[in-house]
Amino acid sequence: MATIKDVADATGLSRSTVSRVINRHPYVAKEKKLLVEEAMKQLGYTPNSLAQRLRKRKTETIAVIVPRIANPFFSQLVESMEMVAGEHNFQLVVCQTNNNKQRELKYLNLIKTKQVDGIILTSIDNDWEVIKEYTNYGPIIFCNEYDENAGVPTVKLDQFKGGYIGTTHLIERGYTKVACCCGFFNSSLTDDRIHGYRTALKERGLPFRDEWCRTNAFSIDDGKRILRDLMHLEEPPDAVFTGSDEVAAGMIKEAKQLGVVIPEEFGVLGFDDQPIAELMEPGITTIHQPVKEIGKKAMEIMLSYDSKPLNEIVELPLHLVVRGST
Amino acid sequence: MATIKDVADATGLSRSTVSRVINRHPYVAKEKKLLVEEAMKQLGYTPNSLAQRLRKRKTETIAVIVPRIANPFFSQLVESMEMVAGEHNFQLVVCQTNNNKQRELKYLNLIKTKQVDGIILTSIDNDWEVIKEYTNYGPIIFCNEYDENAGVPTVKLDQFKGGYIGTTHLIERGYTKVACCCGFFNSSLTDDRIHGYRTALKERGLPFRDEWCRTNAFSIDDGKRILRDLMHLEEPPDAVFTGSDEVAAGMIKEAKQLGVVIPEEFGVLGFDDQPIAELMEPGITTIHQPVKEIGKKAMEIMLSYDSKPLNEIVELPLHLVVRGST
DNA sequence: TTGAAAGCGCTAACAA
DNA sequence: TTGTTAGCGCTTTCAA
Repeated sequence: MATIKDVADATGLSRSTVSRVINRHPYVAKEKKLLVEEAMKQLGYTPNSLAQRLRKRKTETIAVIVPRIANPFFSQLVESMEMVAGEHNFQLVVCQTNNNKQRELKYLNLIKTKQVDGIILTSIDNDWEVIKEYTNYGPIIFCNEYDENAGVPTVKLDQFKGGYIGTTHLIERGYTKVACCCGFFNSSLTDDRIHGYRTALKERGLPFRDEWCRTNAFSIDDGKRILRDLMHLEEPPDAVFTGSDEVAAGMIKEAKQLGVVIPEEFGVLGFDDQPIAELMEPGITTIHQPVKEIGKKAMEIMLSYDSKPLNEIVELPLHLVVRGST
Repeated sequence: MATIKDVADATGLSRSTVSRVINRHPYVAKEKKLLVEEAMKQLGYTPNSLAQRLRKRKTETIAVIVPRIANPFFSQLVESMEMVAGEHNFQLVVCQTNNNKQRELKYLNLIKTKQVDGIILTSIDNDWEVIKEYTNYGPIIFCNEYDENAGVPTVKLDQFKGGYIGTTHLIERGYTKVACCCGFFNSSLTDDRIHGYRTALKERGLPFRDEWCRTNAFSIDDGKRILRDLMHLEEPPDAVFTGSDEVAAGMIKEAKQLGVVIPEEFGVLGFDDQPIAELMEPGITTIHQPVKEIGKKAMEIMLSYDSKPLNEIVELPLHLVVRGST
């Protein structure tokens, strides 16, 4: 492989001058610039970015940490992040934790070992006290999941509102025994959704029951399983507010299996407004999240972090989309 | 940040010895090893991997090129690749081409500039003659999409068989006017599927019609649009073999919209066996592809490439899954 | 506008 | 078993 020295030798100039041409430095005589460019082409020279990175102390690489990339919500998030990163010639490293603390730590280490310039966390497994240490090595940003006390740049949605308007909608539809089935136990996002759910119940004078409030549901299969559980309770609910369209879809599928008619006998509300929400029969009433936008925004904040490291909290809007499942 | 020199100074040893400890070199006195480890902990030292990479000429990073990560097929592929890479402490950089040749080239350049050790291509946009040049810089592997003439390691499925068994199934169900609606025009994968489709038609003495054979369909919306097109033909088909479950789902949705009854009046066959195939009403009869396995296998070949750079072609099995749409 | 020289942090051949 | 030394390929003062 040709190196900068080869180009220097070929042109009779110094490595400095060649470097200046590579980096579009202003003070290079036009003729020498052309000479260098010619030689680079001739030799098939490409700068070794490993060397550039070591010297500049910049990797032009961002890591995004997700539970699982195959989860449609996260793959959409990553899609929009990659598009922004790509435009700026940054690379995006995908890290899957499977919600494992150890794996999250392993990936947080990427910033300590200078393998990436920054990390975007879309889920949080370790306590903030643990994660905090890594902020000494470079920017860490939250996108989707969050921690109020962290004081790092955050792009999120008003999850309280999501829980509130979803539950309120179910109640207005006439359901009186509303269950909820959210994601991670022990996450601010889930806490806020459940808080919104409980607030809506309270406002309308409906009961909250522990056995109707489930967490750690993510997949279609989780939805199926939990619906069956709920139906077998002594007092089954007549509607459910879920934390994702996948869970809602699994519930609808299983309800049909059990002969429960949706929405007449049981109402199901999703979250995210994934393509599947429109395809299901009946369509899933859901809370639309601007997934693409939050991913885009988070990456933009990351890429402009050096010039303005504000610890801003961006909150994007979400809204209800009514379909047939309620 | 502490460097190896700091550790050397703190212990009174040389950088070499510290380096040996870092790299688990056999010949280091146990006591000195402990001494070094103690000092590393004390100083909060972590090796700078940029420097290690430059020196070792290894990035421990693999790039995977996909059209769009939000496409469920590709997100599953990437999920399994990342899992294997992660186990080996390799990073996975995700690159989205959107089927743009320029973007593909930009990402192929990662290997030229030594930013990654290898590239896995899951789709192909440029001609092999163009891509070939990049094999001089490191391993390039095909996974999913392929090019027979390339002579690079390839993990694929028997797409001819997929087209053949899918179409045969439709014919056996009694459909006689079978259309097809595949992915990229100008890809070996698509060519082979269509070839299988045509072979099945021919064997059963059914006609092939140009206007029944569509390509460049990927999304739910493509499915909807094309179904409408097909239905408005002078002689509409009575079934369709599609290249993905998303397209099939879009078609089923649109058919309902148009009042076309599935499977009685129109049969739809998907490809991939995504979760959505089971959720749709009716369920989508589809060709199951072992997505996880091909991703896993491709990454395994990549990671073992140095020790055994065989240009093997691995072909994994696919099979029909019958549901309600045919 | 250019070049010499130092050095980013690390590894590895060689010598001891 | 350890240390010395020479780089990996590049950028960036500093001086000219």
